[in-house]
Amino acid sequence: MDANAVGTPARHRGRPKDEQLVARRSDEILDVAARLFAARGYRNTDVQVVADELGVGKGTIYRYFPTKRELFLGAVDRGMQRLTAYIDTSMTAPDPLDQIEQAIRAYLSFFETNPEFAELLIQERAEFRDRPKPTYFEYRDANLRKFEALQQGLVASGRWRNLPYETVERVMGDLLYGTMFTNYFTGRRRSLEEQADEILEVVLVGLLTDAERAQRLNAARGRATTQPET
Amino acid sequence: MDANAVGTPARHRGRPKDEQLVARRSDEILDVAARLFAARGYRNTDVQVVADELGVGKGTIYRYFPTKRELFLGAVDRGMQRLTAYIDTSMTAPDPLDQIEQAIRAYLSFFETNPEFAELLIQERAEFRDRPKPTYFEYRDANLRKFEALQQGLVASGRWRNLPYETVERVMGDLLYGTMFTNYFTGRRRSLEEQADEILEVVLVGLLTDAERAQRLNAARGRATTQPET
Amino acid sequence: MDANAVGTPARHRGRPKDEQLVARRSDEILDVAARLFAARGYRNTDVQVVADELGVGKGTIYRYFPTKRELFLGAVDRGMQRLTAYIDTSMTAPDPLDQIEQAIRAYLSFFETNPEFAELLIQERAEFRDRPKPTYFEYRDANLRKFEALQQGLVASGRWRNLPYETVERVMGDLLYGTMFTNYFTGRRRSLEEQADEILEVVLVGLLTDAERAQRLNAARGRATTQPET
Amino acid sequence: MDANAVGTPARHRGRPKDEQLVARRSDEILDVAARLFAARGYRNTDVQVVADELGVGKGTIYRYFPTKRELFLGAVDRGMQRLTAYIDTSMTAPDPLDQIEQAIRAYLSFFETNPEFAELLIQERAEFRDRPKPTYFEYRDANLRKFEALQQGLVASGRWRNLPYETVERVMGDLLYGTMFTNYFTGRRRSLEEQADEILEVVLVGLLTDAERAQRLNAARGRATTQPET
DNA sequence: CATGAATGAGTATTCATTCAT
DNA sequence: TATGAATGAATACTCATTCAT
Repeated sequence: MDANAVGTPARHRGRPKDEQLVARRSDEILDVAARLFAARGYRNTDVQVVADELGVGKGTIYRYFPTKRELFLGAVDRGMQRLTAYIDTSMTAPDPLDQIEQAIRAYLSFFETNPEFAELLIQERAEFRDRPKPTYFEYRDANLRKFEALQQGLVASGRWRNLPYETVERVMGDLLYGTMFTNYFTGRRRSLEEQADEILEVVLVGLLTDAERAQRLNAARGRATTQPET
Repeated sequence: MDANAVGTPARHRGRPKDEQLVARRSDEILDVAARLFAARGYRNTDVQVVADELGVGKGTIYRYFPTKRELFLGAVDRGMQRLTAYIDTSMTAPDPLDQIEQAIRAYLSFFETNPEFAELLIQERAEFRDRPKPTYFEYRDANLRKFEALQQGLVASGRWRNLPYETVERVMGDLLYGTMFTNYFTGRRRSLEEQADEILEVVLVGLLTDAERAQRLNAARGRATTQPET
Repeated sequence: MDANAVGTPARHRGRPKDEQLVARRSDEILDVAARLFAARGYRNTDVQVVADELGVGKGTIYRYFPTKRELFLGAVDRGMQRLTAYIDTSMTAPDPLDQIEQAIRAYLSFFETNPEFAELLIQERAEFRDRPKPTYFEYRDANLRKFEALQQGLVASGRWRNLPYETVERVMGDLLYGTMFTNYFTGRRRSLEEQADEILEVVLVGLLTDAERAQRLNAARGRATTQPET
Repeated sequence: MDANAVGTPARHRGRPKDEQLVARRSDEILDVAARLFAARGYRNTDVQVVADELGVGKGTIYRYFPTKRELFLGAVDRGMQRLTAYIDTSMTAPDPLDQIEQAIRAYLSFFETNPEFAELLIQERAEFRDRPKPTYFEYRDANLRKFEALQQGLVASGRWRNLPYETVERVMGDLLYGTMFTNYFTGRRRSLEEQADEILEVVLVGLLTDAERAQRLNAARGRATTQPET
């Protein structure tokens, strides 16, 4: 009786495919690629130098990523996944306000630790102008939505102004995005802590004094209703 | 009568260089170049197409700008000058707070009217990574400093919290910068007015309720001095 | 009044386009390209070597032919035009039978003088398999049709068998085509005259003896009509 | 009983090489390779796709054929062997003239059934220009020589003109070769029978009428001898 | 002054072949 | 023995810049 006939899973002749290897190798390649693309720019980075840096042949890179474009976008995507994961794991505090603060600090911290990732985001936008949405914004929406529950809780407990969640997310998202880019572009080297403090100071408390604030809030109420609230 | 005749010392015989003409021509070229660079990206825009669009020979472009790089940077610089001028002329209100508001609205309005200029800023960063400071930030510092006097006045009249001027400028600058890019990248099409309202709402008044705010300000005072202020 | 306003043909500023130059240059390039493509094969001929041979830059070639493919097909087309013209000018005899003979000799003579052109035809077929019809056959149909009038005359004067014109053209065309390729592929170096003689001998007179021929023709008549012709 | 057992001296212990298997496998590979090379061209056919089509690894192909070139030439050679065998087995008639006719029909029939083989012949010529003689012509000479005996018999029995055997073979060979290529290149779809009929009609009987033929033959005799034959 | 012809450095990708498993 | 992972030589085309006219 043929040994293969019964119950034997079709044993491959020859060298078996190693799925593990593929994943491990891909990650190695993306790490190096991200670093080089950030350091030299997309256009100025030949796939050859990525291969050289890894000590492999150019063809090997192309076995894992069909085009230079895919290689680059893979690197950006990997970065966004890391950023997302990093923020998620940092939000450990029991208090929702503290959690928001932790998220902001984590965001800035990630880019402080991985400044080259900002470069990658820029390069993506500049080179792949055809994409409907840059990778960053693919993730951003999902990430921001996580803050709705926190806001809800804060509003319910009377600690947070009752503004539309989306408005707050939009303004905060834009502020962080702008801060991150500005940090990177200008080589701004302020302490992470200070920077987060500044942002929280302005955004949470506002820029106006008590008096001016009261006046402004009253004016807003006046615009919103005929009869002022009691 | 020749426009150049008055007040211009006659320097040499022969056909005088028509400085006016050169400037006018340069501006025409920059306008077209800015549009094309924004629409197609720096790398994908041949000098030839700029020439074609203008209906002149390629060599003519090179008579006005020695390299493609200079042409591009000239276009970016021109855009920043326009932005600056636009903001400056828009700040007409007598009240300093209103002036700040006008500046914010003007900034957003400029990019709403010239969305391609955002693209130019991105392209510059991606392609000319060697420059110590992107053009935008060359102008930004000068522009932001104009707000110090306004803040000073507001603080003096007790309408503005006494925060370091630079802190406020930094946060506001980053927020606007992030907002502008996000608008452009995501094709966000919110009404300009709404968007400015949102930003002002958050930044001027803050996100916290009166109670939370009071507590937070007290805590800050506590950290700052042994004896709480009266 | 502006000098350009009336009656003055818009004089171009700058270097004028030279139409003549373009045609002359194209022909020069095609000549060299044809020779090199034939000598080394399409795939093994870099556009660079064509440029080198001409003593110009590679970019210059690309100014005249947008792709290597167009360059090659241009060379093939040029060869077919020459072949056609050569045959046409060689058919000078008053007698139609002699004209046919002249055409056959001219065809063979052309490929004897330009053996590399056979190679070009092969290369075209091998590389551009997508083309609906190779260049050779584009011209062949037109060329063969010229022989119909000659046949007609010969038939009318009782010197030519009354066969369908197309049949004769087809067989003759295939025979010459096969002869030309075989000559080239095998390096056959028979005298042109002998070869033409052989072909004419076989095709005009046939291979059978009088007796066998008579029998065969009778048999054919028998198949064609119930009543044999008188 | 083992097929190898009789008459084969036992050369060595251990598992004997199964020559049969190797031959069978080689043929399978050549069949697939021939099909793919014809369909896509030599350059456009990766060894990988041959392996894929066979459901084996790329390395396996290389165990049977040391290079892609050998693989291709093997496929061409196999085709020529088949063509030769096909023609040989088709020549069954007792009459030599009929045998010649059968051979012609068989030749055309083979290429009608295996049109892709014409492509293979072209590809060989285009890619392997260094070979002294294409495979086709290696076989052609041997094949044509078989017709000498037939011609001899026909001449002896007064049915065939007394022309040099080689001349006839050459012309007929070229005609068939040209017909085959033209059929393939132009996608000519005439009935096989008709086409053979046309060829035989022209070549056996000739194109001239009795009168013209007589005159031409007389002239030829005049050129050949001082005294005309009686 | 204006032009456009000429140039050639620069680059992503393919695929035959090898050989460790 | 069969496999497929790894390799790197090979190659068409673009476009910024120059400069003769």
